[in-house]
Amino acid sequence: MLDKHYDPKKVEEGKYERWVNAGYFKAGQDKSKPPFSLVIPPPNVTGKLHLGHAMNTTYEDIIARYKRMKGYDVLWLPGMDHAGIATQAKVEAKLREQGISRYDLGREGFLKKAWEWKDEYAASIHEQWKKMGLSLDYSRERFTLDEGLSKAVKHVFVTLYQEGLIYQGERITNWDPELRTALSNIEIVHQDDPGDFFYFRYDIVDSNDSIVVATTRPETMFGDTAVFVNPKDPRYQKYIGKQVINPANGEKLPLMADSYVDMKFGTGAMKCTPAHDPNDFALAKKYGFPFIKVLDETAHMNEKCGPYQGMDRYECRKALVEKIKAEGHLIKIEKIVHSVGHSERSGAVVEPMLSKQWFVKMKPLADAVLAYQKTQGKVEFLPKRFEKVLLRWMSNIEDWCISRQLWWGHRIPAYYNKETGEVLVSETAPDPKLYRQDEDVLDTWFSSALWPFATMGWPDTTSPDYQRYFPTSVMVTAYDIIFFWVSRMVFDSLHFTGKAPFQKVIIHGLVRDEQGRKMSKSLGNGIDPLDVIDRYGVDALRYFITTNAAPGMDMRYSDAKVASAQAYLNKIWNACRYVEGVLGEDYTPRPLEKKKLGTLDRYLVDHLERTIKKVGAKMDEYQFGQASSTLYDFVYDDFCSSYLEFSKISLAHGGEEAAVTKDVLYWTIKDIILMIYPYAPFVSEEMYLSLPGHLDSIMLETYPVYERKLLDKKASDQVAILLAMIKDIRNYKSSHGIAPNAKVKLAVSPREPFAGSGEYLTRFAFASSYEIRPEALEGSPFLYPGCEMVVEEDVDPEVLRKRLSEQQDSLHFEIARSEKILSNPGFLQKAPKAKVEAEQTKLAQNKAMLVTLEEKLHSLQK
RNA sequence: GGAUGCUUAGCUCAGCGGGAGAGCAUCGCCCUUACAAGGCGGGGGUCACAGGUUCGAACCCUGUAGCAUCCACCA
Repeated sequence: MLDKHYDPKKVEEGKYERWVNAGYFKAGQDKSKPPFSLVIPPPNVTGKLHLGHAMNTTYEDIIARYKRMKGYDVLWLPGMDHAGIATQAKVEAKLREQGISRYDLGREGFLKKAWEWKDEYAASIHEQWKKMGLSLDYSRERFTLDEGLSKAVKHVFVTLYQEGLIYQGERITNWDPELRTALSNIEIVHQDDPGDFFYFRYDIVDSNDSIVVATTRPETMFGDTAVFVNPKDPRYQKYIGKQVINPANGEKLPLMADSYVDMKFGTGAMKCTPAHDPNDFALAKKYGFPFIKVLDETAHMNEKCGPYQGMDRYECRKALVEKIKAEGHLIKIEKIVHSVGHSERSGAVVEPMLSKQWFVKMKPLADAVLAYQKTQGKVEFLPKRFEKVLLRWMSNIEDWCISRQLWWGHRIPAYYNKETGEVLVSETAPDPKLYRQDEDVLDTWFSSALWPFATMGWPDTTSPDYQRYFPTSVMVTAYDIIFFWVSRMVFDSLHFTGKAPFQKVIIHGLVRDEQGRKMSKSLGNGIDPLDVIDRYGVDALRYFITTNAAPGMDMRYSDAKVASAQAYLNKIWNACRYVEGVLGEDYTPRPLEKKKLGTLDRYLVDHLERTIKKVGAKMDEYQFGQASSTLYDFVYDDFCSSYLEFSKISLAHGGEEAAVTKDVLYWTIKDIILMIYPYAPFVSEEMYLSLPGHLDSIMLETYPVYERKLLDKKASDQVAILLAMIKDIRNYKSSHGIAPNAKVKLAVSPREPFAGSGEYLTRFAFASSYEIRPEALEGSPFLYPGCEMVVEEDVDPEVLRKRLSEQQDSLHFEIARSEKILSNPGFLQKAPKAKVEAEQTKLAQNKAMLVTLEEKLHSLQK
């Protein structure tokens, strides 16, 4: 027997362990079932899981649990990401607190610390997965740095190298001077920062003239090789080909012309620093200038900078500007706000810098994706619009810098001959006496990109899991990770397996705080899922977080809505408790037979079937919000507020009528529990196990099946009239200041909505008397299609007349509306037949009601 | 500069071609034995604005405004 109150803590206790021990989450136990697979987006081992993870994994769990009930052999594969740069930044920060740097520990020692960190956070992530109730197959858990993934990473690297799609090159890359590594474009966060725009005067050699050049980064002037103007610029044409003096170091620079220069920007004259700016780099290549690096890997000035050597870039900037000012070459300093790139992980201002890195040549890989997305089998995005995000990125792609000067990650399988320096790229390490391995590791996303197939045993394509579960069925992820991850999985998978890694990508939004702000550490507005679970239970959190936003839309966290989710679950809980009490110990479920059902049963079953159909359809479309609200309406309106209340009467009748009522109650509550189950597995399991004839777990049940033959529109229409009558009486009492439970005399004419409805009306409207009369009635009337109901009380004729005349107005309005629509030839011709008929029926009913109403008004006026 | 999304009840949001919905808030009445974490009944909306398509538009198209996000550029 269920407890009187739904206590989430009590309900959740012990269930997860039981599920895991019973092996319910394990895939491949019945291979006669069709496979359905998905892999978890591996969380970073950098910290605790937040509400975003809770949302993402709950969607996945709903899908996994739903598909299992629909008869699939579901594999939901868990795992975590080593998150190279993110984790290394965290571990370094922790060491820094102890006054240690990674260089003090050395590579080996540092990696030991990193693995300790990983173990600690992996344990905490496991604990959270358990709390969330995720039905993951732990027997297949993977880690991006494990042996299998490492093998796959090497294989991919070597293959791409051999195919000429990986190369080493000296390029301008984004350099994080704090973590001392190169970054890829998408690891840079641009933000608008205030800054200074310095205008300097450059004297022209052998002339008294000068030109003014503006820059935001004076410290890079030691690396300048030229000044550029636009060839069409009338201000400077006469100086083109001359030389100017660099005010930073007095060196002569050529004054060149190139149409790249924007005449309207700054002074129209631009300094060129080939080693510290990607555009200048391109210009330098074009004109054959040297590349002079002036910064070291920690963004301190190097030996090229004379007296400024050893200074930090900002100290140098300040000192240099002072010097130039003192020498009279500073024209002005303009305050500007400009977009500055910061490292996503360290927050440091990124320095564009020339360095030798490994790159993936993206064009061929991206083109393959673009071509694939034009085929039938393309990866389908839900919602559709997110496909454009992928396509746009793929069409404007630049080569991917994959080497990182870090230690935590997959070490690049490139080896240098100690004597010749020649590069050897190989999956197996050559003799260490002859070769030394490249010091760098790969970008984390290089391994994450292989996740859907490498976790299934690839590159061994004969692996049973790869054969059975790859390609995966769906991928669920937030929109902010489409570039980083989704796109890379797609191109690697297409290239290496010849297949897309998943059929569908289900994109969801982000969870924001109650004010709509992004949750962040600096704002301190993050909400810990464990706190929410503690207060409302995990089922309420799961329900809230997956049903309160349309697909792909952000949502705000709201305590009130989690509480409301809990109240809903409590509602079902109590309905279940009622049914359980009604059924008693010795009830044995019987299948529903339509011919045995009464009108009320037919109405409820009709609505139940329609609900099953719609909820199932929405679940199949991954429209979890719509599925849940369809069920919600049925639970409240049809089941709890109507049928459950009516059942109190039919049960009292006893006999076969009561027995049928029990059957209907049983099947309905069971189907409700089964439909809410993917959202709220813990409380569903508890309720399910309290029902007669249950299996060992709700996890063994099948999803409710829509049965068309149980539909009954006639019964639904009849009961709708009864419901309207009850509501009208309640409203009548409320608006006339009559106590709800005060008795009134009721009569209907010429017949009831359906045989036996009077008893229900009497009870729920608190009637003191109830009669069916064939003749027209005196008193305060309510009109329905095919019948009327009267309250036979002494009512002020004025009040009555007013109410009748309001009703008359509304009928007139309705009739006019119907007539207008039906007199439109276009409507009759083009609208669906059912619509036209429904409108005609409505018009006829309203007209009949109006006739009755006007007779009443007339007799009242006499 | 380019792209995408949003604008619906006091607040937070669903709905996205056939008569405006939910939660919370609000007002009134009820401790009626499943549920007071509740029940019953109400009030509250020219669905941003302007055009267009359609028999019919909150919903489709075009434009405008405001807000948000992403990408690119910024010497």
